[in-house]
Amino acid sequence: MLSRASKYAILSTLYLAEHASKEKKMSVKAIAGSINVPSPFLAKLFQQLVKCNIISSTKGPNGGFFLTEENEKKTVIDIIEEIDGTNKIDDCFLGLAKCDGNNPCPVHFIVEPFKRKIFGKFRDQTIKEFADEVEAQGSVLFLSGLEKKK
Amino acid sequence: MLSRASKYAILSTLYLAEHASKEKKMSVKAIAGSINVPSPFLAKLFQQLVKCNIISSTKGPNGGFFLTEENEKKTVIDIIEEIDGTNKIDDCFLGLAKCDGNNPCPVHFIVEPFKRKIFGKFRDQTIKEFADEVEAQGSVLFLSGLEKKK
DNA sequence: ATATTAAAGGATAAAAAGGTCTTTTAATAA
DNA sequence: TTATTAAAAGACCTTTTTATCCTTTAATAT
Ligand code: FES
Ligand code: FES
Repeated sequence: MLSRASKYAILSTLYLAEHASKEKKMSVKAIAGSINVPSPFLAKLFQQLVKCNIISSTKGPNGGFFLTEENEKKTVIDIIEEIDGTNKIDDCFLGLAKCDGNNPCPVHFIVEPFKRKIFGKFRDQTIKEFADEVEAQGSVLFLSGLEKKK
Repeated sequence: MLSRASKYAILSTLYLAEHASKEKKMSVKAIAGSINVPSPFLAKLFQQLVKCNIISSTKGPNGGFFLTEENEKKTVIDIIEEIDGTNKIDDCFLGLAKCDGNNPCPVHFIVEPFKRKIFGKFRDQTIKEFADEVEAQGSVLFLSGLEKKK
């Protein structure tokens, strides 16, 4: 449904929202380490996210990545569409050309409500709002999935 | 979530359940044409499905693929696990090492109920039951997704 | 028996996804 | 102004997934 690339991008953008700021920028390596993602791969993703204004960066000493107020208004859907080129959340679960109540696949009426819910969340919440919620509910952003948030 | 291969396998097995029988076997080409899938690729998938007793075949004139009563008792999960090697439905939507209520990713509580529902359906309904339901509700099995069932 | 038909088997090929490395550019601290 | 730092850019490499082709085997209709 989502490529690994877009999953990395989502998690690390949320991580930036939580842990970085204009005053405390973070390097790819630091984030890659925290999220447990191959850093050269993440570096490529970050280049793309900077270019399309989802995250920001500066070079040099104390340089790194962070989010501006403008960045914080982007959405998870923006990330997915940028990285995956298209938004595969909308695709039919069984691969039909289009997901459509008039030509439903055998699981359409189970899948469709879920898609509405998650798509709505990804579209209507800004990164900032999403990150705040993540922090409030203590959700995990580490790919290893084993660490505990304190 | 599901590979294209397992989607093809699911759709064509359901198609076999609806349209083929011991008396009226169907060739790969016929099915590939109906479902709109590359036929050499489907042929390979069918070899695998035959080997693990999810579908049946005979060679020669009037040969082809069909389901025995035993085949009809298999489940969609059996297909997925055979073709994809593993069942990725259980995976975390954002890629965490495991999907777990104790270490939930930011969308876990939206995703988890859906996974339970679809996994339950795929595990508890036999192919035969599934296919009957598909027929009753007039669900579509054509990948092109445009044809109308009459 | 023989020709014909359709699946099985096995070897490749093409495309996409995932990941790495090296050089260049820009910011800044000394 | 120079050395250092960290991102940008671009060229590769690897693995996995998807797809094709060709030869062999087995069933059957004649
Ligand atoms: S048609 Fe398959 S999920 Fe909607
Ligand atoms: S932890 Fe991510 S979907 Fe359950």
